[in-house]
Amino acid sequence: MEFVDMCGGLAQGFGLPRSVGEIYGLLYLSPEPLSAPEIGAGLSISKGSVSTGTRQLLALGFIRKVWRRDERKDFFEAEVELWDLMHSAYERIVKVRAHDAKRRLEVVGEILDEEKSGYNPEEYAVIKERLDRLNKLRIRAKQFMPLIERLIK
Amino acid sequence: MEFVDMCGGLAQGFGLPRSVGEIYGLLYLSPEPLSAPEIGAGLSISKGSVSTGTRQLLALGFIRKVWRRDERKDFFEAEVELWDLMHSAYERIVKVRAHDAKRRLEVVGEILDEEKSGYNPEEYAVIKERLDRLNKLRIRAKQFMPLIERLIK
DNA sequence: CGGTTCGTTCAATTACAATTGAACATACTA
DNA sequence: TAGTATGTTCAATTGTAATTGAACGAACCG
Repeated sequence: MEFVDMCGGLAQGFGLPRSVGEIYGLLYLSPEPLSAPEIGAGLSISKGSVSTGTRQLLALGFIRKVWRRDERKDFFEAEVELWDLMHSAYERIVKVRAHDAKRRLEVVGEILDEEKSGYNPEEYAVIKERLDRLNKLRIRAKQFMPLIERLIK
Repeated sequence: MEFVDMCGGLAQGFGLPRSVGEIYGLLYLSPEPLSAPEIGAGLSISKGSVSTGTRQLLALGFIRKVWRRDERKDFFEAEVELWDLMHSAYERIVKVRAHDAKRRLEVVGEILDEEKSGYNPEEYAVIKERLDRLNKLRIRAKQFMPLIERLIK
């Protein structure tokens, strides 16, 4: 199905396995929750892939487990409030990345100072300036984050 | 080098080969432009990788070719105005993606209507509603684009 | 109890993308 | 002109991540 394929491509864009996106796409357009075997049959993928794929989607909050009385199987349905999902994804991914970037730049700066004696003064100055430039960029990006957050909410 | 490694990781985050990020990182901190053989030696990668990597970076505008008189070799230097680069990358990537998303959703809608007779009315209504929901999300995201653009400029 | 279905795990396989390196083309040099 | 250095291309290799499927445990059923 066209839509499922589109979701697969989207997932890849975010660094997730294609099959994960496909599972979400199938569930998103399904009027009823689907069981794991149904998902496997619908997408022609193995039990194992369904199991790992649904686990990832559950962890990300993109799907939910649904229990039906008198049914032993697990059923899954898509979380359709994508806006909320994107918001929480923003929190997790962007904020964490920003923090990591800060720390790594600090580490690089420290290493540079340790090795300062290995460079001649002009070289050192250039490298220092470039690192400063990156930090300015980082701070500038950081300043927009609260603005964007307010827009998103 | 720590910094080069960091750039490699960043590149991977954007779906580019690690080596491409590493080349940029090396050039970014280099006080002088570097030749292709120097890049290869500095990163321990092959001529071929340097060639394809620099080609990609040139196409993206992240590096520039520099010619030195009396030198036959190509030299490369990093574009250090990263903010501008990010701005143009935004234009190319985000806008194109937004347009693609619009078109693909339209295609899915058309296919659904063609196959309308294959679904019972409730099913059809649910699927239609889900697609509408996605379109609303898309439009909502689109509305923020001009705002973000203004912030970036 | 066996037998069946379902879900998970994990080692083996497969598929894909990055990387290499050999072959080639170009330009300079003696 | 032959010889050397440089850059590109592309088929083959390598490395990495996704996928499979067999083995297992758990829950149900006759």
